[in-house]
Amino acid sequence: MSPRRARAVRGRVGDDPATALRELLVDSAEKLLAERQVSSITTRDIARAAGVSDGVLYNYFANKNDLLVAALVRRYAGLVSGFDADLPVPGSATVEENLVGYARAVLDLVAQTLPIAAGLMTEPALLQRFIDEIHTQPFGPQRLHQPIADYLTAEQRLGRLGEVDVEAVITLIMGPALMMGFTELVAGTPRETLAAGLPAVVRTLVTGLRPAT
Amino acid sequence: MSPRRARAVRGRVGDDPATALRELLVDSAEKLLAERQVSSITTRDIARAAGVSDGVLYNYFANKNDLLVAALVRRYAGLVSGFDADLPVPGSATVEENLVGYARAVLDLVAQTLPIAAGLMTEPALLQRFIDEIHTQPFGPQRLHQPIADYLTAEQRLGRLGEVDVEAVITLIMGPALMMGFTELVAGTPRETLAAGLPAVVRTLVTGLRPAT
Amino acid sequence: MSPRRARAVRGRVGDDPATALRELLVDSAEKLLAERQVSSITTRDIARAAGVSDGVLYNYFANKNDLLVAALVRRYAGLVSGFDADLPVPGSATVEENLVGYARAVLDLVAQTLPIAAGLMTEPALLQRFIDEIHTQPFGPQRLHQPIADYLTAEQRLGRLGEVDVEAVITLIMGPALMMGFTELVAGTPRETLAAGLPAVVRTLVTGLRPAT
Amino acid sequence: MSPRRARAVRGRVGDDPATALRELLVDSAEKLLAERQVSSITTRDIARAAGVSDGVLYNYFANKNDLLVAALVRRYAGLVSGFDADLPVPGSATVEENLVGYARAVLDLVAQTLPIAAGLMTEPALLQRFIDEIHTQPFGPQRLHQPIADYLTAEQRLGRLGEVDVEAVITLIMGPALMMGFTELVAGTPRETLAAGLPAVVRTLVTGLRPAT
DNA sequence: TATGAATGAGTCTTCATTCAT
DNA sequence: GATGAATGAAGACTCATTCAT
Repeated sequence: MSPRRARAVRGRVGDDPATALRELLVDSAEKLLAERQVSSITTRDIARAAGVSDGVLYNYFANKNDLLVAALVRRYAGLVSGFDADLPVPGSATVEENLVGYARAVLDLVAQTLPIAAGLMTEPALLQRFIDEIHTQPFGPQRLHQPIADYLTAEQRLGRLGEVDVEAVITLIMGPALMMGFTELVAGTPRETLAAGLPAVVRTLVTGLRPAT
Repeated sequence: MSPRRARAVRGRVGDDPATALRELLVDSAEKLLAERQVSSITTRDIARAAGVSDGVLYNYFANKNDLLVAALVRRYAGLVSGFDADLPVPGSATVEENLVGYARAVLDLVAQTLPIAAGLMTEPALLQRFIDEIHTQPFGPQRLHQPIADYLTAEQRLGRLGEVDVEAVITLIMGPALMMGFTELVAGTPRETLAAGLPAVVRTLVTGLRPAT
Repeated sequence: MSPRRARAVRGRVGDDPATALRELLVDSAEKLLAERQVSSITTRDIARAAGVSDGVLYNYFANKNDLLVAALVRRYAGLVSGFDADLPVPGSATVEENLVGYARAVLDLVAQTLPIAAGLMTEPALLQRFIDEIHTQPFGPQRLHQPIADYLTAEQRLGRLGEVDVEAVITLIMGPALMMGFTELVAGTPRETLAAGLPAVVRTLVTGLRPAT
Repeated sequence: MSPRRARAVRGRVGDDPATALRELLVDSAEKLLAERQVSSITTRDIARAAGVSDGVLYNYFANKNDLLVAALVRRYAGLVSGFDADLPVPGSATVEENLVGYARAVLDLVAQTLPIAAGLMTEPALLQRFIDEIHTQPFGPQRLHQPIADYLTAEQRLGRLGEVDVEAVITLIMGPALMMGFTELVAGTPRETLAAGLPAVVRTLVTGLRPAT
């Protein structure tokens, strides 16, 4: 006879029952992560949200942090996945418009991602674990660079972009977006207000700073 | 006639004794802030670090957060003060070199400032108090924008810079620097490695993205 | 499957284990209430008296006051329950003797009840909670009035009592008893000494104050 | 040269300066006593109210309790002093009206006195000290009995009152008043509502309980 | 294996009392 | 004597972790 399954996963079929509960816990933690600061989430909160008893956690994770890292990674992966949904297509619209589109996508991602990052920076123990995990899976920063790099290279090939340093351009697009995301979180400035500044930023970038000759 | 002084400040001379201990507490808190995350600092830690008893804190501050905000503001102000130490002079060197210099200054500041910001984002109560305090004193974000804005305007007047949108340029300089600071903290990349990328970024910005005609 | 039981209730059988500890806590608090003033009872005292750890309290009550109110109500209810044990029967003995009996019962009750009341008056928060609770359950003041009112009405029907204002008589019986209970607590006069005065009081009440015509 | 006088009493003349400060502290404590529960009054509150430094207290009293007892006694004495201000005069009005007047005076006194008593009962240490003090000075319970006793005796002499047990009548007047004062404090019933019941009580007392023959 | 109550170290805060000045 | 800051012992409450069932 197999051991009893937790109420919360009873009825589910197909999965390895042991795994099912583990996943359930990560799911719950991830959901809570979307709502509040890491530091405010208690083990009891997670258990309650999962409809599971307080102790199970320790059957699947060595401690709270381990569960949190798993949930953090999952959440980060989810957010990143949404990133390349509607990225501009090379050759379409204008380069400027497309770059604004990229910047905006980065801004949206950053706004959702930064609170996690902040929570992580707050708990060095968690942060390291998280980084290691992220680099193991294909979700490192490269994950975000690639689509933009691809786009830029394509536009270069199309002759719509100069022979620029692609990596530098990525920094010049993501940097401002990151800064705006940061401003939203810290100063509370509405995202739309911030995003309204993107076209001018991109135009300046496209034009360059040299005086007209 | 005067009450006795805390052991910790006995021997010090010159200061207003009443202020001495208050300062000592803020100093201690600030020192701890430089070492660890806000959230991990207890009232006892601060008292111990200051070499005073647990209760003193409440003779000078309404509660822990008040002391923390004071220390946070002090630390932030200190860091910001260092910012305009060696800012480039308009007309000197090349514009590109100077912009790299600015970016580097921002990167240095950000690398020290971000941990504080992260800790604050984790504690909304503190964050708000901090923002209010910062805006009261002349240390808001404008404090950082101004020197760069002044520099850019001056260069424009000198004809070494095009008729660009100054605010946009600031974002294009600070954004990448912020991103690098963030990368240092999160990914652990050494600052010099990151800073080595700045010249290419600035050059790209100066040149613009348009294809050569 | 069931979680472990607290050492303190291990071995007990029959009770719902979940309830057992809750009751144990209320019991302990009630016991302490019988010995000391509410205000002097700490959560640790209660835990120690119950032989459990400091934190359990918060598994069963939202806070200290909630537990205290539960204990207070229990204690009060217990004292009141003893009140109508040997109340005089209408028609038996003489009206005077019976009224002395009632007064004595009130005195006994008051002597035990007053310390609680005093403790409550000192803590307005508790008092309100207590009153609300008492009025919810059938233990309000009416609980004490009713038996006396019933007795008086019955005696009136039997013709052994004039057409008096029943409520006024109750006040004239309970008031002196309350005063004596108060005197016992404040001045330390032994209860018997005080009770010895009751017959004269009741006789005076029965007789009235009018000069003989 | 005499030592410096506390700021708060500087300027006062005539009194022994040492005594002046002592009195000032008692005054302040008494004032606070009129506003809040004993248990909520801190030494700092008293010092602040007196406009004096925290430590002085210990120059005149062994500890907080000693000061509190002094203030408690003073307050009690003050309240009692007001008691015989407008007591009915024998022979005037009707006996019933006069007894209602007495009861009402007792009710008023009790309503102000009980909170003190409650606070006292809550702190046995204080209570004993208070009692001892009260009995030393001429403010014991006898202080309240006497005027009523005198009145009753006078009315007896005037033939407006039967040959009743004076002590019993006092109990029958003060008891109900005490009970009403108690009800006001515990149940929050407005004093006027309660006092409205006094005439019926007194009438019943005057009439007696015997059935009409 | 799941349960969920028990544990107890650790947190912030208050306040009577002391004591150098 | 007066000052008022320093002291430090409590107190209520939280929560990660354990463990009997």
